[in-house]
Amino acid sequence: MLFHFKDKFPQLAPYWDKYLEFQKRIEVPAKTVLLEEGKISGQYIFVEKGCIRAALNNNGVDKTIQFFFEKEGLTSLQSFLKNTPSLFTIETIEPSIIYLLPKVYVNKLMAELSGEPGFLNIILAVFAERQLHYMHEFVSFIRDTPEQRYQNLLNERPHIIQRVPQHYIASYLGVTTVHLSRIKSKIAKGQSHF
Amino acid sequence: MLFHFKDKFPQLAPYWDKYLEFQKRIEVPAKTVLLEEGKISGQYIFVEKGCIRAALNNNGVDKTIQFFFEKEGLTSLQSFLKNTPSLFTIETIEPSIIYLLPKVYVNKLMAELSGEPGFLNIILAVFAERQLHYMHEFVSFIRDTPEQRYQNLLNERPHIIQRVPQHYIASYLGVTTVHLSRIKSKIAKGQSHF
DNA sequence: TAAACTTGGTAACATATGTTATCGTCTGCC
DNA sequence: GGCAGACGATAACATATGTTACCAAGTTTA
Repeated sequence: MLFHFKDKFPQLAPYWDKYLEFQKRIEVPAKTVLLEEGKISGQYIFVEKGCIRAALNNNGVDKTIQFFFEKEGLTSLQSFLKNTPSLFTIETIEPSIIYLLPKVYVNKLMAELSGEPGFLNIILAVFAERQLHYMHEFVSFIRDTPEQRYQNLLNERPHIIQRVPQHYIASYLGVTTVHLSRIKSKIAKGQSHF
Repeated sequence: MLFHFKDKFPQLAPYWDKYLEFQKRIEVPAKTVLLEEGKISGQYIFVEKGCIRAALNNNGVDKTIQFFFEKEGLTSLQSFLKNTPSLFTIETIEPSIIYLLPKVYVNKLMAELSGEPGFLNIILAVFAERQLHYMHEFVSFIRDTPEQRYQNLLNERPHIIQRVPQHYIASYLGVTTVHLSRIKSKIAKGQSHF
C-alpha cells in the first residue's frame, strides 16, 4: 500500500528500487480481470499506465465501487490481509500496464520498513487518508442526492468522468444508466439558461 | 484510537493505566454535544457508559452518520489529525459516562507506543478494521436498497435498533423517518404471512 | 399536574428513480 | 465493407421515496 507514496515520502524510494525485481510487469488489454470476486488476493497491484475498476456482482447486476488510475496502488485489502475471498473483482477498463508484487514480498517489505525512522507516521498517514476517503464516500450517500454526487465528481475528480464509460459511473453513483443520462441532460439544460 | 483495543491487545493495558490520570471523566445527560461541527477536535473520546452519535447538519436537516457504544473510542479523525474543522457533530444519545484524553497526551502515548514491539501490527490492524468498516458502509449504499440495509442492521447490529431512536436510524440508512416506518410495517406484514 | 417536547405511525400527494424497450452512433474485428 | 457488440440517449410506464400534515402515546419539565 506504499509504493504510490514514494513520491510523497522520498525515504521510501530505495525500497521501491530494491523490490522492483520482484514485481511482475504485465501489459494487458481492457476488461482484463486481475482479481476475481470470491478468490483470495495474493498480490499488490500498481497501475503504471491505464485505468482499473473494482466491482461486484449483485444478483447478476454489475456494480462498480471504485476507480484507479496511473501511479495508484490497490488490492482487496480485506482479502489480502485476512486471506478471505475478495468481495469484489478488479479489472482493467483501458489497456493497461500493471506491476504485480506477490504478498510474500509485501510482507518482507513491511518488516524491513518497520525499522525505518518515521515509518509509523507514514503508514498512519496513508491509512488515515484511505479511511477518510471511504468515510467521505459513505457520508456523501447519506447527505447528497445522486445529482449532487455527480456534480461532486465533476468538480473534484473530473478525470473519472472523462476517461470512464458512463455505465460504470452510474453504478458507482448508486443509480442506473438511464437515470444518470437524465441527470446529465438536466444539468445541460440548466446550464443553457444563461 | 487505541484504548478500545486494550482488551484485544493485552500489551496495551499498562499504557491505558498509565494515562488514566490524564483522562477527564465526565457524566453527561442525553443530547450533550462533545464536539461541534466546524470546531477543531482536541481530544479523544472514550465511551464508558451510554451511547453517542456522529451527525452533520445538511441545509438544516440533521443526518446521523455513525453510532458508538460502551467501550468504543472515537474522534473526528480528520479534524484531530489535521487540525481542520470537524465535518460533524458528536453528541450523546443517552445519559453517558465519557473519558476525554487531550490531544497532547494522545501524541505522547503514540510516541511511547511506537517503541513497543508488535505495535506496528496492532496499529495496522486497527486502521485496517476502520477502513473496511467504512468501505462496507459505502458499498452497502451502492449494492443494497434501504430495506436491505435495515435488514442488515437488524441481523448484524440489532443493539443499534434497540437503543437508538428511530429518526436517527432513518437518516443513517439514508431515508426519511416516514419511509423507515413504511419499511418496518412492510417487514412486519411479510413476517405475519406464516 | 399540565404543558411542551420527543418519538413514531399513517395517509395523500409529489417527486425521484427504476424497468423495459427502442434507437443511433461508434468501434473493433473478420 | 459489413457485422456484432459496446455505449449512450430517450420515452413510457411502474415503483420507491420524499413532503407535508395529522394523530397518539410516552417523557420531560416547569
